[in-house]
Amino acid sequence: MPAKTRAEKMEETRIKLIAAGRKAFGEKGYAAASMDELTAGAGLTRGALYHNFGDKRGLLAAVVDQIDSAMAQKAKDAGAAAGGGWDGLVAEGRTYIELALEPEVQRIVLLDGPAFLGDPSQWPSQNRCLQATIKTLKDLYDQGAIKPVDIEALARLLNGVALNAALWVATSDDPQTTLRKAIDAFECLASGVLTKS
Amino acid sequence: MPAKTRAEKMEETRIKLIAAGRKAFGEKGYAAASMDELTAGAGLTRGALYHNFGDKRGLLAAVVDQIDSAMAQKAKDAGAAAGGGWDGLVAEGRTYIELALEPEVQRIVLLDGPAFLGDPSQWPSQNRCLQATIKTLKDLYDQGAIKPVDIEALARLLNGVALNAALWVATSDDPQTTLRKAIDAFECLASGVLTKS
DNA sequence: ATTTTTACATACGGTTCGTATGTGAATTGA
DNA sequence: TCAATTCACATACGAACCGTATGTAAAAAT
Repeated sequence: MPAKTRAEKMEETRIKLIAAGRKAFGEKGYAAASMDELTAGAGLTRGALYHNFGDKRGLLAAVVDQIDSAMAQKAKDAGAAAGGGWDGLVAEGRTYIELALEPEVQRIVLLDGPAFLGDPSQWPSQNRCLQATIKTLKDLYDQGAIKPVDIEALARLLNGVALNAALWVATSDDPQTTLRKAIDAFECLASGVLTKS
Repeated sequence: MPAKTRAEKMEETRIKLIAAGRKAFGEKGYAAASMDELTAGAGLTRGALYHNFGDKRGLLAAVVDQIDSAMAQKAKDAGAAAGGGWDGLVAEGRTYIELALEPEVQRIVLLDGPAFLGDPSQWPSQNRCLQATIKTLKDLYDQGAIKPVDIEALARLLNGVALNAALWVATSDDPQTTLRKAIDAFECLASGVLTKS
């Protein structure tokens, strides 16, 4: 095994810092996370962080990008596994709810992300999860199964429903029961986009 | 005019601080707002703030409660003006979304609120708004106009849709256009609860 | 009238962020 | 091969801010 080159080492520290940031932001929230602790946990200092990401927000952007990408992939896979169309849309919603159950996703992507980075649709990751929903809705629309309403608006609000459902389930005393109610209600609202029920 | 009692003076400073906080949070955002500047602008010090609200988040909670309560009141009035029922439900959501055009609402209630206070459905003001929505849905259900789905779940998710739509409008480059799209999409999803469209 | 409460101010310590500077190893070029 | 240079990261420093601990003067209670 040859000696590691300089760029390889730098990529390693980037990965380490993103992982540490993901952990700290997820557990304490962005505002309460200390960069000294965070970097020390990765065996580094704040110097590395500022060199690689510019500032604290830069690291948050990188973490958000990583998580957002993984979410989009899983939702897309679930939609495809369900065969696309209406079943695919419901599967995506269900997957999204389950993904938003993870505290890391809630805290970092859904709460701190919009608050500290601004409009999600303008993130570098371009909110891939939203794009996946838009694509599924477009397919349904081409089949004539959807009312003539702005697709992006529907996608955003559908994701919003899923998010709220997830937050409700997450803070519930009885997650199992609440989860079922939430998914039923999600399907109920989602069916509003259909031309016929 | 008699001399002011102690409790009256205290209520005055509370009002002053909430007003100052509302201004500072709305202009700079919660994280960037300095409590020293904020209190000095009201002719007070941080001592008054900590005595009245416990900490910085306490003031944010008070500000959010004030704004959100006013929002809920307006939405409720609009629902009543529309005559309740389905039209009332739509009017409530529509009004709530329209309020998101105000920058103060955008920054404080929709962005910083969820990030620093947590799940909006746990806020006192939101619970009031939720109860109103539940009541409207119950009336519709008694008329046989709604599918047999858990009412509370529907109400929570409907409020979530309105909040998410508002957030979208809040961060949009073109609020007027986005507002129209958001309202259309809201009505579309909300119609999913109806037994027939 | 004296004591107690309390609403708020003042003072202080600890923490955090961002920058400015230092350093040793990797890279380059002759 | 070896000196010069770059650069990834560490260290040092200053400023700002939050929360608490303490002080105080006025209102309230006895």
